[in-house]
Amino acid sequence: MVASKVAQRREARIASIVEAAWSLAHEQGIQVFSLRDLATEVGVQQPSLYTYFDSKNALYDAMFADGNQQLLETLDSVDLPDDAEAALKVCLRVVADFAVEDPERYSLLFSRVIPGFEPSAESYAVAQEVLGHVVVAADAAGVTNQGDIDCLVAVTAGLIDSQMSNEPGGDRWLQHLDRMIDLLVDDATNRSVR
Amino acid sequence: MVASKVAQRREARIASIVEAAWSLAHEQGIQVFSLRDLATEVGVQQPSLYTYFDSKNALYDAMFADGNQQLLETLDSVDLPDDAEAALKVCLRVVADFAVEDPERYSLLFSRVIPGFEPSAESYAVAQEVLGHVVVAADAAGVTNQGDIDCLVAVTAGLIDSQMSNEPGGDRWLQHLDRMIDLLVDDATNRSVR
DNA sequence: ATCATTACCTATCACTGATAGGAAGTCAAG
DNA sequence: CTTGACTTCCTATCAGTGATAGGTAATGAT
Repeated sequence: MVASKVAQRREARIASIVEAAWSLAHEQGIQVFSLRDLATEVGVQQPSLYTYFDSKNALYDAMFADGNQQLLETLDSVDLPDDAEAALKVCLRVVADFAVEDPERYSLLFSRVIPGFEPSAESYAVAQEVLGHVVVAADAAGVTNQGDIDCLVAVTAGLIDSQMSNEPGGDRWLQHLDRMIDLLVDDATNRSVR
Repeated sequence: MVASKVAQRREARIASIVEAAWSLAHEQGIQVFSLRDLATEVGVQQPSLYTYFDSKNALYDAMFADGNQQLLETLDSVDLPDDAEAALKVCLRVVADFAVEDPERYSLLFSRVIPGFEPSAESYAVAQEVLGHVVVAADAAGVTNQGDIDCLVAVTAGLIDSQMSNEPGGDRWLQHLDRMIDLLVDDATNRSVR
């Protein structure tokens, strides 16, 4: 069952709109770019966007899925070292770099800056897939307990968030990422063997 | 130099507006409550609010200072145990409870959810005073290195944020707060004596 | 009692996301 | 090739937002 010509065209159009939306988000901010500006960028009138998205939040949902897909591909493209803990470090470092690289994307994916926006089940599934990568890496490094994984994720997120909020572009907080991972992994493995 | 009658009345009026704003923020969300609704709540027409605040962001600034002042008073009112590490734990637990207690306040104080809002120097100073409390407690517990303090703060923030984002009202993440503090304090002290 | 200041009003602005309803274009079946 | 359904896009318009202009009444210090 091939995608019909119409469906293909529609899909491509949606992708181009999402791309233009990212561009505007970078220029003006993810929360404040207007659908009129987006329509202009795409060469169309504002109400025409509603042919593709039921609401601005539906557009955000597509961007959310797209952003997580980007992260997924980034994670897949990196080749991990054999040592499991080193691999975990690389994995989380990739996430941190991905976040720092694009603050607006970070806002949409990891902060709750859009009032009323909740990712759809489909988009959320992509985000879960990303989390799955981290869980696999943590598991391989001996961090199998759910609570320990939660801490690992939360600590990484905390460092990323502090970094971006207080010193965007610097490394005052993220320089400690590897050490924090060491601490957590050691603690987790120690407690699991006792 | 006593405050003039006019200044007193004005100050009280501002306080009552800020209070009403918090109330609306709780009902509708910190980002989306409208100045018209706020004006109605206060018994006034919307443009009249501009007598007290130059913009909605100026109102947010007053709320930001007010919220940090609340946290400051909460921290001051708690009496800490003699043991320095225990005191640090209590201190950070109080911050966590304060955050969880009021998500909208948390959003304004610790997330960046209001586009274009930057706290004024005066309001930021109150936030710095809060941070000062934590730094003092950390210092007493032997966490004197700036990097270690940064980690302590970031980790606490990470746990709070994960908790509120993923399981508001629960304790899946915050149950690990004390253990994380233990880890960080131990690591910090160990590295400082080597 | 006067008068400047403060507080509040009405009217209106530009802009936002969203909806209604119609016209043109596109594609596939007969 | 023509027909007819579907898709895409348009104009016009809506209610709601933060913000500004300009005028009026209340207030308090002199």
